[in-house]
Amino acid sequence: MERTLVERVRSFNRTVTERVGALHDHFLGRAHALGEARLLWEIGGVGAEIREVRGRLALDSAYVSRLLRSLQRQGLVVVEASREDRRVRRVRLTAAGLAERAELDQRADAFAQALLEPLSVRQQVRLAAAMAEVERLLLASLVRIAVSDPTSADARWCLEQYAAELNERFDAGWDPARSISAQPHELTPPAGILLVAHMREAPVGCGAVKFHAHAPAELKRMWVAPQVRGLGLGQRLLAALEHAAREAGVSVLRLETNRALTEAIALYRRAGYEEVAAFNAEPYAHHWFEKRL
Amino acid sequence: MERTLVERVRSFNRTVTERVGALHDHFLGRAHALGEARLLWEIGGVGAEIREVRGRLALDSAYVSRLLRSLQRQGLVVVEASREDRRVRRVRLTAAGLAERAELDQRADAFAQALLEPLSVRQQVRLAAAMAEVERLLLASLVRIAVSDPTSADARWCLEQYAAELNERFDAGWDPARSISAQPHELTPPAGILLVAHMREAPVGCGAVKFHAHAPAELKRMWVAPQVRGLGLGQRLLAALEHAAREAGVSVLRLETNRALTEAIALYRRAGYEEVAAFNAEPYAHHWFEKRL
DNA sequence: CGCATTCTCTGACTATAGTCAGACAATGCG
DNA sequence: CGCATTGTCTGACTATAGTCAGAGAATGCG
Repeated sequence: MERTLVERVRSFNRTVTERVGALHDHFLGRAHALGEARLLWEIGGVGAEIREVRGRLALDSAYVSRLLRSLQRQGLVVVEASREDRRVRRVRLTAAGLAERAELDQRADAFAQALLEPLSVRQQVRLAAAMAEVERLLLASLVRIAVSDPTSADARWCLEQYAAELNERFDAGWDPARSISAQPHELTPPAGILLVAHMREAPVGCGAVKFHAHAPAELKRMWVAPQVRGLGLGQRLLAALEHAAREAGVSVLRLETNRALTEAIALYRRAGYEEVAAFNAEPYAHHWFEKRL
Repeated sequence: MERTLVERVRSFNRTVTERVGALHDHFLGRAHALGEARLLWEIGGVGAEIREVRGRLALDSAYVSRLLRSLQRQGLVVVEASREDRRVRRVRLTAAGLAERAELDQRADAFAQALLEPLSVRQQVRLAAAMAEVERLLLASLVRIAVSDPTSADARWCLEQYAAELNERFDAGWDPARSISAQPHELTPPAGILLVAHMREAPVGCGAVKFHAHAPAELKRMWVAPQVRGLGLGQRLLAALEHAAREAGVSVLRLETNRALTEAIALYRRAGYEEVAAFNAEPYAHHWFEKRL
């Protein structure tokens, strides 16, 4: 219990300060400069390539190089050329470096603990719950949805994840060849549209619409990455797709889905989709829905 | 609605970052260095004494002096000697300074807005509610309770506030001379004990116990400042007083209270106090409570 | 009146957190 | 092989955010 409350607070601090723009791990400093402490942290227990660490922290190469030299002088890290590519250098923590990192970790724990300590247990629980809610919603507000080319790397990745998930969740697996098609050209304007959601550069969801000249448009390829479920992204994607469809002159949207996809079905119902009789022969479908825009 | 959501987010940011230790108003910067922006902000619309601003921001006198010189060169502030004491200098914003401050204000609003914008209205409302809860509890965790000398300035201030509030809330006012006494010597160990709660140096509540050799100890002078009500401070004070009483060997605590003090009565009941027959002749009391520790 | 104190300011200094240009070595590719 | 590219490093520089010592003016107090 105690443990998870502390974790909550720390996790919350990370998120909030990222959103708020500060690096504030100020309390981690004092032993090392903040820059060194952040680097020490980011290197991690198993070591990492310098370029990778630099990318994650978005720091200048010269600056990182100097920070590493300083950490090296203090005996906290070793830097060595990578096996595969001798231009690339890897950095890892020495025993002293690991100890230092554990110390930072402990100070952050103590900080979180000091924050909780004056509160009653009930208050601590409520604080943790509210922090979780704030964190969740701040993360949700980091997600951006944009029209995407279905052949782009991120779009393909999402569509692959979608396929893999259907294949796992459907009783009989999922073979796209047997299912109604949603080829790249069908999801590219003016034939259709594909939206991809990103969180901090990483693709985390998608959804598409296929337009038809004399029939309702079809909703396709709705997928939300597991790590962002519960953030309301499905609803946002759906709303964005409906908006795009309306812009394209669509008046009725419809879709079919498999009984295994219970969250999706609940999402469609919540969004005002009504179950209708089968309007196609999709072999994997158990439910057909329709909504007038 | 929109307005209060933005305010919520901003208010939350202020609190969180203070707790987390960062000055992060980083997004306020870019036009001026962060230091200058903070100063501009702290001076406020009506001007202030330099020493006051310096105290609030906890900055070095030399540093503030230089920052002010810089703001002065930019035509944003004027510094002039105070009327009453010509050693003291006052600073106030010029028209340009006020405009600059409004600009910062607007940027902070835009920042908060950008954070809310991707969310659905329901999510925005939930975010604001969770932020408020977090803020409330973080504030609560800033409050520290300590044993205090009843003659100290902070203790006297709390006791005066207590008296003023009773005088206002009781139907017939409150005259301490007619009420059971709680003189400084009665609230000083070993005769009794006074706890004062502080939030960021400022006194925000108090509570006392009078010990009696052959009778139950008496709870006295429970008061919580209006601006920190709803933070559970009453419960914490009560718990701390009970703890102190138990340490002093007290086995039964009792108290009397006026029917106007409904929150206090609810607090005592929640904390396990049971209403008993009048055990003294306090003229202002309507209810008598007792708890076995 | 004179001495201590208060408030502000200047000068001199430091650490942190960078940025930018370019050198150098390893690698990839035609 | 030669040339472009990639990854890292060094040198030179900058802005920010301070700190510390001490000077000087105004004030308070005995």
